[in-house]
Amino acid sequence: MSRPVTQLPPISENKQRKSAQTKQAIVTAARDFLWNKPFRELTVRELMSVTGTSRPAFYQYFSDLHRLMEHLLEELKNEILVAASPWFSGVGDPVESLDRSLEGLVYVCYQNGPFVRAILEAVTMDSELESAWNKFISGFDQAVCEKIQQDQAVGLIPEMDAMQVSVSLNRMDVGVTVKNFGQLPRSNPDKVAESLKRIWKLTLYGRLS
Amino acid sequence: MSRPVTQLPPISENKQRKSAQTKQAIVTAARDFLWNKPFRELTVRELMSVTGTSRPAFYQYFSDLHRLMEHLLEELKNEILVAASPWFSGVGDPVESLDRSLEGLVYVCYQNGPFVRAILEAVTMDSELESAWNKFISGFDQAVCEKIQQDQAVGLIPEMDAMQVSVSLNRMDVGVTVKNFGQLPRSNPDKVAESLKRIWKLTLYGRLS
DNA sequence: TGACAAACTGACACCTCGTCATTATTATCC
DNA sequence: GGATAATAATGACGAGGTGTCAGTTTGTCA
Repeated sequence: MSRPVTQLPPISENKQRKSAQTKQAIVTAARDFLWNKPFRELTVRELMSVTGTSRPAFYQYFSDLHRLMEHLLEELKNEILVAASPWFSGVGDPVESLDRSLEGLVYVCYQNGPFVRAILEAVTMDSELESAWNKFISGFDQAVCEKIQQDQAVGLIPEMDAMQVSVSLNRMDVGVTVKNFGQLPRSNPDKVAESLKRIWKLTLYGRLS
Repeated sequence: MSRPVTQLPPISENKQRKSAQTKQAIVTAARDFLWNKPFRELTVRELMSVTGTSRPAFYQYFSDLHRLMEHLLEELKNEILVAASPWFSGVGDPVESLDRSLEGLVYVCYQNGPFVRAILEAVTMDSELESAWNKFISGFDQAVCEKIQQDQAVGLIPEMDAMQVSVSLNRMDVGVTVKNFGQLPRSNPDKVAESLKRIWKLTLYGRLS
């Protein structure tokens, strides 16, 4: 939509360079800021004062601060989907692959802890960002629910309300991430992973290995 | 501190009546509003337009909207502490009393679902309210942790990182409440309670009854 | 009823936001 | 290299929310 095919604008990589450069500077400045400060303290002025360009310039790249956070959410999403894949792939022992998924998930959440916190803070302040987050998390709910049902079908997981349990465990992961990795200093990720793995495995498979 | 004993102000009940009345009207208007709208849409103007008194009058009772939310948090706190007491009392079978605590907790959260959501939304927007919430929830973390350790000491709960597990389960409860009861229409509380009970019991005691 | 304190109000200054019309800077083509 | 579009950046503005204050109204007690 933004680029009609019939009349391709002659945009070479060079032409986009300055633009992309500024946009990147904004994103970087935001990450720097949010690494140790809450989203509520982030203003467009503060953000742009770091980048060197004027405040209105911000609006050329994001229509507001929440759209910037939506961008961070998008980046996070990709990392998370990859990390969580083992269990969903259905290859190998489910308990083992669940272990690997949770370890990967905890690792990504550890690396992005303050950003996850900031995104969730921002989510409560904007309707559209809230929708984006809900879509993401409920996709996860759905995926976990289906995996549970699959394993129930072959008798690996006992009868239980798959969706309710899925929602519960996912909300736990989110809350634990914010609590343990949301602000510096972050907790030891191994200890966090150990507890999460224990709860997921005992709840679903009734065993730890 | 706020009322020095040496010089009691001559405040009769009548003299306070109008004041308390207006304050109550504000709280009620806020509850009405938040029952089906997000905190971000609440403004002092909107709030006071319902009560009939002027906007500045609000500031005689609360220094800002977040202090009003702190008031709601305080009221919620009391309800929750009562509901959760059975398990902590240590009377009777732990698994049974845990069941009762969780049922009570879910009931209170169901009744106050939209308020819990609104409080958590507000928490991300104000430093002081955030502290109040953190104090509340970490008090809960501490209490659950100690109860786990007690039952570990008598061999009812296996070895595990009590604090990590406590934090995880509590964050799950919060997230589940917001998801299921945070906005209308709310989920069936019995189904929610069932899943939470399952996860808590399997994680801690390894059995469902 | 008079007088005092509490409750309330209109008006103000402040801040941040998002949007203009306008200017400056690029990148491309001849 | 210089002309010329297109893109990027800017200063200035109105809108809307906040919290405060001096001053007015209301209610209570002596």
